[in-house]
Amino acid sequence: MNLPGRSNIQRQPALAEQVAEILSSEIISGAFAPGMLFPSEAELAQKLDVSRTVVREALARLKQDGLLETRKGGRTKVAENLSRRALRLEDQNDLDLEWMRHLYELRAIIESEGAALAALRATKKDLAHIKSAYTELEKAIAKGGLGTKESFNFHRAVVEASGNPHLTKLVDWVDDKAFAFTRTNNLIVDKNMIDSAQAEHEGIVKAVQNGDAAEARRISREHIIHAARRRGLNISLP
Amino acid sequence: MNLPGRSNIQRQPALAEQVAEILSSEIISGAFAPGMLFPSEAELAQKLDVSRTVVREALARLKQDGLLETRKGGRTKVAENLSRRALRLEDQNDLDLEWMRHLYELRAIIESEGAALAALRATKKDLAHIKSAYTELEKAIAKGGLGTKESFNFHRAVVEASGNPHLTKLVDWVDDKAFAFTRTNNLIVDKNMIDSAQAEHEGIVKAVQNGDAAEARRISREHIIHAARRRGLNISLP
DNA sequence: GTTATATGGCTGTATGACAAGTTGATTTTT
DNA sequence: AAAAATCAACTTGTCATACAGCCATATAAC
Repeated sequence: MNLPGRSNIQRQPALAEQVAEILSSEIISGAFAPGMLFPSEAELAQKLDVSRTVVREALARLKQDGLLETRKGGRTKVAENLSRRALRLEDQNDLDLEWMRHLYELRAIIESEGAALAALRATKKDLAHIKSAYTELEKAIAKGGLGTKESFNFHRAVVEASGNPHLTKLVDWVDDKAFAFTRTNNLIVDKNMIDSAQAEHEGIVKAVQNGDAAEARRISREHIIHAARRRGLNISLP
Repeated sequence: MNLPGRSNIQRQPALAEQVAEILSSEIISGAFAPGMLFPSEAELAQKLDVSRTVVREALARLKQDGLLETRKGGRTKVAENLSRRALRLEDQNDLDLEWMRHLYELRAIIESEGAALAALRATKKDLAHIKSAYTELEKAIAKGGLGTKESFNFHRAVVEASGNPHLTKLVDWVDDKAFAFTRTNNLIVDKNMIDSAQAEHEGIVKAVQNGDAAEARRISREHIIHAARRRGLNISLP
Protein backbone atom coordinates (compact mmCIF):
# COMPACT_ATOMS: atom_id res chain seq x y z
CA MET A 1 0.00 0.00 0.00
CA ASN A 2 1.23 3.47 -0.77
CA LEU A 3 -0.79 6.12 0.91
CA PRO A 4 -0.21 9.71 -0.11
CA GLY A 5 0.54 10.92 3.42
CA ARG A 6 -1.66 13.13 5.47
CA SER A 7 -0.10 16.38 4.35
CA ASN A 8 -0.78 15.66 0.71
CA ILE A 9 -4.46 15.08 1.15
CA GLN A 10 -6.12 18.21 -0.06
CA ARG A 11 -8.63 19.66 2.27
CA GLN A 12 -11.17 21.94 0.77
CA PRO A 13 -10.58 25.44 2.13
CA ALA A 14 -13.46 26.99 3.95
CA LEU A 15 -15.94 28.82 1.76
CA ALA A 16 -15.16 32.15 3.35
CA GLU A 17 -11.51 31.70 2.46
CA GLN A 18 -12.31 30.85 -1.13
CA VAL A 19 -14.62 33.82 -1.47
CA ALA A 20 -11.98 36.10 0.05
CA GLU A 21 -9.49 34.76 -2.45
CA ILE A 22 -11.80 35.40 -5.37
CA LEU A 23 -12.79 38.91 -4.36
CA SER A 24 -9.24 39.80 -3.41
CA SER A 25 -7.88 38.89 -6.81
CA GLU A 26 -10.73 40.75 -8.47
CA ILE A 27 -9.73 43.91 -6.66
CA ILE A 28 -6.01 43.55 -7.12
CA SER A 29 -6.40 42.74 -10.78
CA GLY A 30 -8.14 46.06 -11.11
CA ALA A 31 -11.65 44.92 -11.90
CA PHE A 32 -12.72 47.28 -9.14
CA ALA A 33 -11.10 50.68 -9.28
CA PRO A 34 -9.98 52.33 -6.03
CA GLY A 35 -12.78 54.29 -4.44
CA MET A 36 -15.37 52.41 -6.43
CA LEU A 37 -18.50 51.08 -4.81
CA PHE A 38 -18.45 47.40 -4.05
CA PRO A 39 -21.45 45.14 -4.56
CA SER A 40 -23.60 44.73 -1.48
CA GLU A 41 -23.24 41.67 0.70
CA ALA A 42 -26.64 40.40 -0.34
CA GLU A 43 -25.76 40.69 -4.00
CA LEU A 44 -22.45 38.92 -3.56
CA ALA A 45 -24.12 36.19 -1.54
CA GLN A 46 -26.62 35.63 -4.27
CA LYS A 47 -24.11 35.68 -7.11
CA LEU A 48 -21.65 33.40 -5.36
CA ASP A 49 -24.42 31.22 -4.03
CA VAL A 50 -23.31 31.30 -0.44
CA SER A 51 -24.85 32.71 2.69
CA ARG A 52 -24.38 36.28 3.75
CA THR A 53 -22.42 34.98 6.73
CA VAL A 54 -19.75 33.58 4.44
CA VAL A 55 -19.61 36.78 2.44
CA ARG A 56 -19.24 38.85 5.57
CA GLU A 57 -16.35 36.75 6.81
CA ALA A 58 -14.66 37.08 3.46
CA LEU A 59 -15.17 40.84 3.54
CA ALA A 60 -13.76 40.93 7.07
CA ARG A 61 -10.57 39.43 5.68
CA LEU A 62 -10.40 42.00 2.89
CA LYS A 63 -10.99 44.80 5.36
CA GLN A 64 -8.14 43.46 7.44
CA ASP A 65 -5.96 43.65 4.36
CA GLY A 66 -7.01 47.24 3.82
CA LEU A 67 -8.62 46.43 0.49
CA LEU A 68 -12.11 47.48 1.48
CA GLU A 69 -13.66 50.12 3.68
CA THR A 70 -17.12 49.88 5.17
CA ARG A 71 -19.37 52.13 7.16
CA LYS A 72 -22.55 51.10 8.84
CA GLY A 73 -25.40 52.16 6.65
CA GLY A 74 -23.18 53.28 3.82
CA ARG A 75 -22.08 51.05 1.01
CA THR A 76 -18.79 49.23 0.91
CA LYS A 77 -16.04 50.90 -1.06
CA VAL A 78 -12.77 49.72 -2.49
CA ALA A 79 -10.02 51.45 -0.54
CA GLU A 80 -9.08 54.81 -1.98
CA ASN A 81 -5.39 54.27 -1.65
CA LEU A 82 -4.16 50.82 -1.13
CA SER A 83 -1.17 52.13 0.77
CA ARG A 84 -2.54 50.91 4.04
CA ARG A 85 -2.73 47.36 2.86
CA ALA A 86 -0.50 44.73 4.35
CA LEU A 87 2.51 43.35 2.57
CA ARG A 88 2.33 39.69 1.87
CA LEU A 89 4.77 37.64 -0.12
CA GLU A 90 2.41 35.00 -1.42
CA ASP A 91 3.48 32.11 0.67
CA GLN A 92 4.91 29.98 -2.02
CA ASN A 93 5.85 26.53 -1.09
CA ASP A 94 8.73 26.65 1.35
CA LEU A 95 10.60 24.33 -0.91
CA ASP A 96 10.59 26.75 -3.79
CA LEU A 97 14.30 27.38 -3.89
CA GLU A 98 14.15 30.33 -6.23
CA TRP A 99 11.68 32.01 -3.93
CA MET A 100 13.99 31.44 -0.99
CA ARG A 101 17.06 32.56 -2.88
CA HIS A 102 15.41 35.90 -3.55
CA LEU A 103 14.39 36.13 0.06
CA TYR A 104 17.97 35.66 1.19
CA GLU A 105 19.07 38.26 -1.30
CA LEU A 106 16.63 40.70 0.22
CA ARG A 107 17.78 39.67 3.65
CA ALA A 108 21.40 40.35 2.79
CA ILE A 109 20.48 43.83 1.64
CA ILE A 110 18.40 44.98 4.55
CA GLU A 111 20.39 43.32 7.29
CA SER A 112 23.68 44.68 6.07
CA GLU A 113 22.29 48.19 5.84
CA GLY A 114 20.77 47.74 9.25
CA ALA A 115 24.17 46.76 10.60
CA ALA A 116 25.76 49.79 8.95
CA LEU A 117 23.24 52.09 10.59
CA ALA A 118 23.72 50.31 13.87
CA ALA A 119 27.43 51.03 13.73
CA LEU A 120 26.62 54.72 13.50
CA ARG A 121 23.78 54.93 15.95
CA ALA A 122 24.02 52.16 18.54
CA THR A 123 23.59 53.51 22.04
CA LYS A 124 25.34 51.94 25.00
CA LYS A 125 22.15 50.14 25.77
CA ASP A 126 21.92 48.80 22.23
CA LEU A 127 25.50 47.64 22.37
CA ALA A 128 24.94 45.88 25.67
CA HIS A 129 21.91 44.21 24.16
CA ILE A 130 23.88 43.05 21.14
CA LYS A 131 26.69 41.69 23.26
CA SER A 132 24.30 39.88 25.52
CA ALA A 133 22.60 38.26 22.52
CA TYR A 134 26.01 37.28 21.20
CA THR A 135 26.94 35.67 24.51
CA GLU A 136 23.69 33.76 24.59
CA LEU A 137 24.40 32.48 21.12
CA GLU A 138 27.86 31.37 22.17
CA LYS A 139 26.48 29.52 25.15
CA ALA A 140 23.92 27.73 23.01
CA ILE A 141 26.62 26.59 20.62
CA ALA A 142 28.91 25.51 23.45
CA LYS A 143 26.09 23.30 24.65
CA GLY A 144 26.11 21.62 21.28
CA GLY A 145 22.92 23.23 19.98
CA LEU A 146 22.41 24.97 16.70
CA GLY A 147 21.56 28.25 18.34
CA THR A 148 18.89 28.99 15.75
CA LYS A 149 16.73 30.99 18.08
CA GLU A 150 19.70 32.75 19.63
CA SER A 151 21.01 33.64 16.22
CA PHE A 152 17.67 35.14 15.35
CA ASN A 153 17.77 37.23 18.49
CA PHE A 154 21.28 38.38 17.75
CA HIS A 155 20.34 39.62 14.31
CA ARG A 156 17.32 41.33 15.76
CA ALA A 157 19.42 43.06 18.38
CA VAL A 158 21.72 44.44 15.70
CA VAL A 159 18.99 45.84 13.50
CA GLU A 160 17.21 47.28 16.51
CA ALA A 161 20.28 49.39 17.10
CA SER A 162 19.71 50.98 13.69
CA GLY A 163 17.03 53.07 15.35
CA ASN A 164 14.67 52.59 12.43
CA PRO A 165 11.52 50.78 13.55
CA HIS A 166 10.35 50.04 10.01
CA LEU A 167 13.64 48.46 9.10
CA THR A 168 13.57 46.48 12.33
CA LYS A 169 10.12 45.20 11.65
CA LEU A 170 10.99 44.29 8.10
CA VAL A 171 14.15 42.43 9.06
CA ASP A 172 12.26 40.64 11.77
CA TRP A 173 9.69 39.53 9.29
CA VAL A 174 12.11 38.39 6.64
CA ASP A 175 14.34 36.60 9.13
CA ASP A 176 11.36 34.77 10.48
CA LYS A 177 10.61 33.40 7.02
CA ALA A 178 14.24 32.51 6.47
CA PHE A 179 14.53 30.67 9.76
CA ALA A 180 11.34 28.80 9.05
CA PHE A 181 13.05 27.57 5.91
CA THR A 182 15.98 26.33 7.96
CA ARG A 183 13.65 24.52 10.30
CA THR A 184 11.70 22.74 7.60
CA ASN A 185 14.82 21.74 5.72
CA ASN A 186 16.60 20.01 8.56
CA LEU A 187 19.84 21.50 7.47
CA ILE A 188 22.94 19.40 7.79
CA VAL A 189 25.44 21.36 9.80
CA ASP A 190 28.95 20.61 10.85
CA LYS A 191 31.07 22.23 13.49
CA ASN A 192 33.00 24.12 10.85
CA MET A 193 29.95 25.93 9.57
CA ILE A 194 28.87 26.98 13.00
CA ASP A 195 32.31 28.23 13.92
CA SER A 196 32.74 30.33 10.82
CA ALA A 197 29.26 31.75 11.23
CA GLN A 198 30.10 32.63 14.79
CA ALA A 199 33.32 34.30 13.69
CA GLU A 200 31.25 36.49 11.40
CA HIS A 201 28.90 37.32 14.22
CA GLU A 202 31.86 38.40 16.26
CA GLY A 203 33.06 40.56 13.40
CA ILE A 204 29.71 42.32 13.28
CA VAL A 205 29.83 43.02 17.00
CA LYS A 206 33.29 44.53 16.72
CA ALA A 207 32.46 46.65 13.70
CA VAL A 208 29.34 48.03 15.36
CA GLN A 209 31.30 48.67 18.51
CA ASN A 210 33.97 50.53 16.56
CA GLY A 211 31.39 52.57 14.70
CA ASP A 212 32.74 51.25 11.42
CA ALA A 213 29.64 51.30 9.23
CA ALA A 214 31.32 50.11 6.05
CA GLU A 215 32.88 47.15 7.79
CA ALA A 216 29.66 46.25 9.57
CA ARG A 217 27.86 46.31 6.25
CA ARG A 218 30.51 44.25 4.52
CA ILE A 219 30.69 41.51 7.12
CA SER A 220 26.95 41.37 7.59
CA ARG A 221 26.38 41.02 3.88
CA GLU A 222 29.00 38.31 3.58
CA HIS A 223 27.47 36.57 6.54
CA ILE A 224 24.06 36.31 4.94
CA ILE A 225 25.55 35.24 1.64
CA HIS A 226 27.41 32.47 3.43
CA ALA A 227 24.31 31.52 5.38
CA ALA A 228 22.44 31.21 2.11
CA ARG A 229 25.22 29.12 0.62
CA ARG A 230 25.13 26.78 3.60
CA ARG A 231 21.52 26.21 2.68
CA GLY A 232 22.35 25.53 -0.92
CA LEU A 233 21.24 28.92 -2.14
CA ASN A 234 23.71 30.70 -4.33
CA ILE A 235 23.40 34.43 -4.32
CA SER A 236 25.70 37.18 -5.50
CA LEU A 237 25.39 40.83 -4.75
CA PRO A 238 27.20 43.92 -5.92
CA MET B 1 -18.60 78.40 15.61
CA ASN B 2 -15.70 76.01 15.56
CA LEU B 3 -16.68 72.58 14.44
CA PRO B 4 -14.10 69.83 14.74
CA GLY B 5 -14.38 68.80 11.10
CA ARG B 6 -15.76 65.57 9.82
CA SER B 7 -12.51 63.68 9.92
CA ASN B 8 -12.01 64.39 13.59
CA ILE B 9 -15.31 63.01 14.68
CA GLN B 10 -14.52 59.64 16.13
CA ARG B 11 -16.61 56.86 14.88
CA GLN B 12 -16.75 53.82 17.07
CA PRO B 13 -15.07 50.97 15.22
CA ALA B 14 -17.19 47.93 14.61
CA LEU B 15 -17.19 45.37 17.37
CA ALA B 16 -15.53 42.76 15.20
CA GLU B 17 -12.68 45.15 14.55
CA GLN B 18 -12.22 45.89 18.22
CA VAL B 19 -12.27 42.23 19.12
CA ALA B 20 -9.74 41.49 16.38
CA GLU B 21 -7.54 44.22 17.77
CA ILE B 22 -7.73 42.83 21.28
CA LEU B 23 -7.06 39.23 20.34
CA SER B 24 -4.33 40.21 17.93
CA SER B 25 -2.39 42.11 20.54
CA GLU B 26 -2.87 39.26 22.98
CA ILE B 27 -1.22 36.89 20.56
CA ILE B 28 1.56 39.20 19.49
CA SER B 29 2.35 40.12 23.06
CA GLY B 30 2.94 36.44 23.64
CA ALA B 31 0.04 35.67 25.95
CA PHE B 32 -0.64 32.79 23.59
CA ALA B 33 2.41 30.83 22.61
CA PRO B 34 2.76 29.61 19.01
CA GLY B 35 1.05 26.28 18.53
CA MET B 36 -1.04 26.79 21.63
CA LEU B 37 -4.74 26.06 21.61
CA PHE B 38 -6.95 29.09 21.38
CA PRO B 39 -10.20 29.46 23.31
CA SER B 40 -13.29 28.31 21.47
CA GLU B 41 -15.52 30.80 19.74
CA ALA B 42 -18.27 30.23 22.25
CA GLU B 43 -15.95 30.90 25.15
CA LEU B 44 -14.59 34.07 23.60
CA ALA B 45 -18.08 35.26 22.81
CA GLN B 46 -19.12 34.75 26.39
CA LYS B 47 -16.03 36.36 27.90
CA LEU B 48 -16.10 39.36 25.60
CA ASP B 49 -19.87 39.61 25.82
CA VAL B 50 -20.45 39.69 22.08
CA SER B 51 -22.19 37.30 19.74
CA ARG B 52 -20.43 34.41 18.13
CA THR B 53 -20.90 36.19 14.81
CA VAL B 54 -18.65 39.01 15.94
CA VAL B 55 -16.07 36.62 17.28
CA ARG B 56 -16.03 34.70 14.03
CA GLU B 57 -15.45 37.82 11.99
CA ALA B 58 -12.65 38.83 14.29
CA LEU B 59 -11.10 35.39 13.95
CA ALA B 60 -11.46 35.62 10.18
CA ARG B 61 -9.28 38.71 10.30
CA LEU B 62 -6.66 36.98 12.43
CA LYS B 63 -6.67 34.01 10.11
CA GLN B 64 -6.09 36.36 7.21
CA ASP B 65 -3.10 37.71 9.06
CA GLY B 66 -1.80 34.21 9.55
CA LEU B 67 -2.02 34.44 13.31
CA LEU B 68 -4.49 31.62 13.73
CA GLU B 69 -5.17 28.31 12.07
CA THR B 70 -8.48 26.52 12.19
CA ARG B 71 -9.83 23.20 11.07
CA LYS B 72 -13.43 22.23 10.98
CA GLY B 73 -14.14 20.19 14.04
CA GLY B 74 -10.73 20.71 15.56
CA ARG B 75 -9.86 23.49 17.93
CA THR B 76 -8.30 26.74 16.83
CA LYS B 77 -4.55 26.99 17.23
CA VAL B 78 -2.15 29.90 17.31
CA ALA B 79 -0.01 29.61 14.20
CA GLU B 80 3.05 27.45 14.73
CA ASN B 81 5.36 29.78 12.90
CA LEU B 82 4.21 33.27 12.39
CA SER B 83 6.32 33.51 9.26
CA ARG B 84 3.30 33.46 7.02
CA ARG B 85 1.83 36.50 8.64
CA ALA B 86 1.53 39.73 6.74
CA LEU B 87 3.80 42.68 7.31
CA ARG B 88 2.01 45.75 8.47
CA LEU B 89 3.58 48.99 9.57
CA GLU B 90 0.89 50.15 11.95
CA ASP B 91 -0.59 52.91 9.92
CA GLN B 92 0.40 55.74 12.08
CA ASN B 93 -1.04 59.07 11.27
CA ASP B 94 0.32 60.17 7.92
CA LEU B 95 1.40 63.36 9.54
CA ASP B 96 3.73 61.67 11.94
CA LEU B 97 6.95 63.06 10.56
CA GLU B 98 9.25 60.76 12.43
CA TRP B 99 7.35 57.81 11.07
CA MET B 100 7.70 59.15 7.55
CA ARG B 101 11.35 60.01 8.00
CA HIS B 102 12.08 56.40 8.87
CA LEU B 103 10.04 55.27 5.92
CA TYR B 104 12.10 57.39 3.56
CA GLU B 105 15.23 56.04 5.14
CA LEU B 106 14.06 52.53 4.40
CA ARG B 107 13.10 53.60 0.94
CA ALA B 108 16.55 55.00 0.27
CA ILE B 109 18.08 51.69 1.29
CA ILE B 110 15.97 49.33 -0.71
CA GLU B 111 15.60 51.45 -3.82
CA SER B 112 19.29 52.13 -4.10
CA GLU B 113 20.11 48.46 -3.74
CA GLY B 114 17.41 47.68 -6.26
CA ALA B 115 19.01 50.12 -8.67
CA ALA B 116 22.40 48.56 -8.10
CA LEU B 117 21.05 45.12 -8.89
CA ALA B 118 19.23 46.51 -11.90
CA ALA B 119 22.52 47.83 -13.26
CA LEU B 120 23.88 44.30 -13.16
CA ARG B 121 20.87 42.40 -14.34
CA ALA B 122 18.64 44.57 -16.49
CA THR B 123 17.65 42.82 -19.69
CA LYS B 124 17.04 44.72 -22.90
CA LYS B 125 13.38 44.53 -22.17
CA ASP B 126 13.87 45.93 -18.70
CA LEU B 127 15.96 48.75 -20.07
CA ALA B 128 13.36 49.61 -22.67
CA HIS B 129 10.76 49.61 -19.94
CA ILE B 130 12.82 51.96 -17.78
CA LYS B 131 13.46 54.33 -20.66
CA SER B 132 9.82 54.38 -21.62
CA ALA B 133 8.84 55.20 -18.04
CA TYR B 134 11.44 57.94 -18.01
CA THR B 135 10.05 59.43 -21.22
CA GLU B 136 6.54 59.37 -19.83
CA LEU B 137 7.75 61.20 -16.78
CA GLU B 138 9.44 63.82 -18.92
CA LYS B 139 6.26 64.34 -20.93
CA ALA B 140 4.21 64.79 -17.81
CA ILE B 141 6.59 67.38 -16.49
CA ALA B 142 6.69 69.19 -19.83
CA LYS B 143 2.93 69.46 -19.60
CA GLY B 144 3.39 71.28 -16.32
CA GLY B 145 2.27 68.41 -14.12
CA LEU B 146 4.04 67.00 -11.10
CA GLY B 147 4.45 63.61 -12.66
CA THR B 148 3.78 61.90 -9.37
CA LYS B 149 2.27 58.84 -10.90
CA GLU B 150 4.87 58.69 -13.65
CA SER B 151 7.64 59.00 -11.11
CA PHE B 152 6.17 56.10 -9.22
CA ASN B 153 6.13 54.03 -12.39
CA PHE B 154 9.71 54.94 -13.18
CA HIS B 155 10.94 53.79 -9.79
CA ARG B 156 8.97 50.62 -10.15
CA ALA B 157 10.48 49.94 -13.58
CA VAL B 158 13.96 50.27 -12.14
CA VAL B 159 13.45 47.91 -9.25
CA GLU B 160 11.67 45.43 -11.48
CA ALA B 161 14.89 45.16 -13.43
CA SER B 162 16.58 43.89 -10.28
CA GLY B 163 14.98 40.56 -11.01
CA ASN B 164 14.05 40.06 -7.38
CA PRO B 165 10.27 39.83 -7.01
CA HIS B 166 10.34 40.25 -3.23
CA LEU B 167 12.39 43.41 -3.48
CA THR B 168 10.06 44.68 -6.18
CA LYS B 169 7.01 44.06 -4.10
CA LEU B 170 8.57 45.67 -1.08
CA VAL B 171 9.65 48.78 -2.95
CA ASP B 172 6.25 49.02 -4.52
CA TRP B 173 4.64 48.90 -1.14
CA VAL B 174 6.93 51.41 0.50
CA ASP B 175 6.75 53.80 -2.42
CA ASP B 176 3.01 53.68 -2.32
CA LYS B 177 3.03 54.83 1.28
CA ALA B 178 5.57 57.51 0.52
CA PHE B 179 3.58 58.88 -2.40
CA ALA B 180 0.44 58.88 -0.32
CA PHE B 181 2.32 61.15 2.04
CA THR B 182 3.13 63.51 -0.81
CA ARG B 183 -0.49 63.57 -1.87
CA THR B 184 -1.86 64.36 1.55
CA ASN B 185 0.72 67.02 2.20
CA ASN B 186 0.12 69.11 -0.88
CA LEU B 187 3.79 69.63 -1.30
CA ILE B 188 4.95 72.97 -2.52
CA VAL B 189 7.14 72.40 -5.53
CA ASP B 190 9.06 74.75 -7.75
CA LYS B 191 10.51 74.19 -11.16
CA ASN B 192 13.97 73.87 -9.69
CA MET B 193 13.06 70.92 -7.56
CA ILE B 194 11.47 69.08 -10.42
CA ASP B 195 14.40 69.70 -12.70
CA SER B 196 17.00 68.48 -10.25
CA ALA B 197 14.90 65.44 -9.49
CA GLN B 198 14.63 64.71 -13.17
CA ALA B 199 18.39 65.09 -13.56
CA GLU B 200 18.80 62.42 -10.93
CA HIS B 201 16.36 60.17 -12.72
CA GLU B 202 18.40 60.55 -15.84
CA GLY B 203 21.53 59.68 -13.91
CA ILE B 204 19.92 56.46 -12.73
CA VAL B 205 18.96 55.52 -16.27
CA LYS B 206 22.49 56.04 -17.50
CA ALA B 207 24.10 54.17 -14.65
CA VAL B 208 21.79 51.21 -15.14
CA GLN B 209 22.42 51.31 -18.85
CA ASN B 210 26.19 51.32 -18.28
CA GLY B 211 25.96 48.48 -15.83
CA ASP B 212 27.56 50.66 -13.18
CA ALA B 213 26.07 49.26 -10.00
CA ALA B 214 27.96 51.49 -7.60
CA GLU B 215 26.96 54.61 -9.45
CA ALA B 216 23.34 53.52 -9.75
CA ARG B 217 23.27 52.88 -6.04
CA ARG B 218 24.89 56.21 -5.21
CA ILE B 219 22.61 58.34 -7.36
CA SER B 220 19.48 56.48 -6.35
CA ARG B 221 20.30 56.89 -2.70
CA GLU B 222 21.04 60.57 -3.11
CA HIS B 223 17.82 60.92 -5.04
CA ILE B 224 15.67 59.56 -2.25
CA ILE B 225 17.53 61.61 0.33
CA HIS B 226 16.83 64.72 -1.71
CA ALA B 227 13.21 63.71 -2.22
CA ALA B 228 12.87 63.37 1.53
CA ARG B 229 14.49 66.75 2.09
CA ARG B 230 12.07 68.35 -0.35
CA ARG B 231 9.34 67.06 1.94
CA GLY B 232 10.99 68.48 4.99
CA LEU B 233 12.39 65.15 6.14
CA ASN B 234 16.04 65.18 7.02
CA ILE B 235 17.75 61.84 6.68
CA SER B 236 21.36 60.84 6.60
CA LEU B 237 22.74 57.50 5.62
CA PRO B 238 26.19 55.95 5.65
C1' DG C 1 -36.61 76.78 -4.40
C1' DT C 2 -35.43 75.33 -0.04
C1' DT C 3 -36.13 72.67 3.91
C1' DA C 4 -38.22 68.70 6.39
C1' DT C 5 -39.63 64.26 6.18
C1' DA C 6 -40.44 59.51 4.78
C1' DT C 7 -38.45 55.36 2.66
C1' DG C 8 -35.83 51.70 1.02
C1' DG C 9 -31.30 49.79 1.17
C1' DC C 10 -27.10 48.79 3.46
C1' DT C 11 -24.00 47.24 7.13
C1' DG C 12 -23.61 45.61 12.03
C1' DT C 13 -25.12 42.45 15.49
C1' DA C 14 -27.63 38.71 17.74
C1' DT C 15 -29.75 34.22 17.90
C1' DG C 16 -30.85 29.61 16.75
C1' DA C 17 -30.14 25.65 14.17
C1' DC C 18 -27.72 21.96 12.01
C1' DA C 19 -23.83 19.58 9.37
C1' DA C 20 -19.36 17.74 9.54
C1' DG C 21 -15.23 16.91 11.76
C1' DT C 22 -12.16 16.17 15.89
C1' DT C 23 -10.99 14.57 20.39
C1' DG C 24 -10.67 11.87 24.25
C1' DA C 25 -12.82 8.71 27.23
C1' DT C 26 -15.30 4.40 27.34
C1' DT C 27 -16.17 0.02 25.99
C1' DT C 28 -15.19 -3.99 23.51
C1' DT C 29 -12.19 -7.20 21.52
C1' DT C 30 -7.99 -9.60 21.17
C1' DA D 1 -3.04 -5.96 29.92
C1' DA D 2 -2.87 -4.00 25.29
C1' DA D 3 -4.99 -2.79 21.14
C1' DA D 4 -9.03 -1.66 18.56
C1' DA D 5 -13.58 -0.11 17.89
C1' DT D 6 -17.26 2.90 19.65
C1' DC D 7 -19.38 6.74 21.17
C1' DA D 8 -20.57 11.20 23.21
C1' DA D 9 -19.31 15.85 23.79
C1' DC D 10 -17.41 19.58 21.76
C1' DT D 11 -15.74 22.58 17.86
C1' DT D 12 -15.73 24.93 13.62
C1' DG D 13 -18.37 25.86 9.22
C1' DT D 14 -22.60 27.27 7.15
C1' DC D 15 -27.27 28.82 6.71
C1' DA D 16 -31.49 31.45 7.82
C1' DT D 17 -33.87 35.04 10.11
C1' DA D 18 -34.52 39.11 12.55
C1' DC D 19 -33.76 43.73 13.82
C1' DA D 20 -31.11 48.08 15.02
C1' DG D 21 -28.75 51.98 13.22
C1' DC D 22 -27.09 54.60 9.64
C1' DC D 23 -27.09 56.60 4.85
C1' DA D 24 -28.60 58.46 0.50
C1' DT D 25 -32.26 59.55 -2.26
C1' DA D 26 -36.84 60.48 -3.32
C1' DT D 27 -40.94 62.77 -1.66
C1' DA D 28 -43.71 66.12 0.70
C1' DA D 29 -44.25 70.55 2.93
C1' DC D 30 -43.33 75.22 3.34
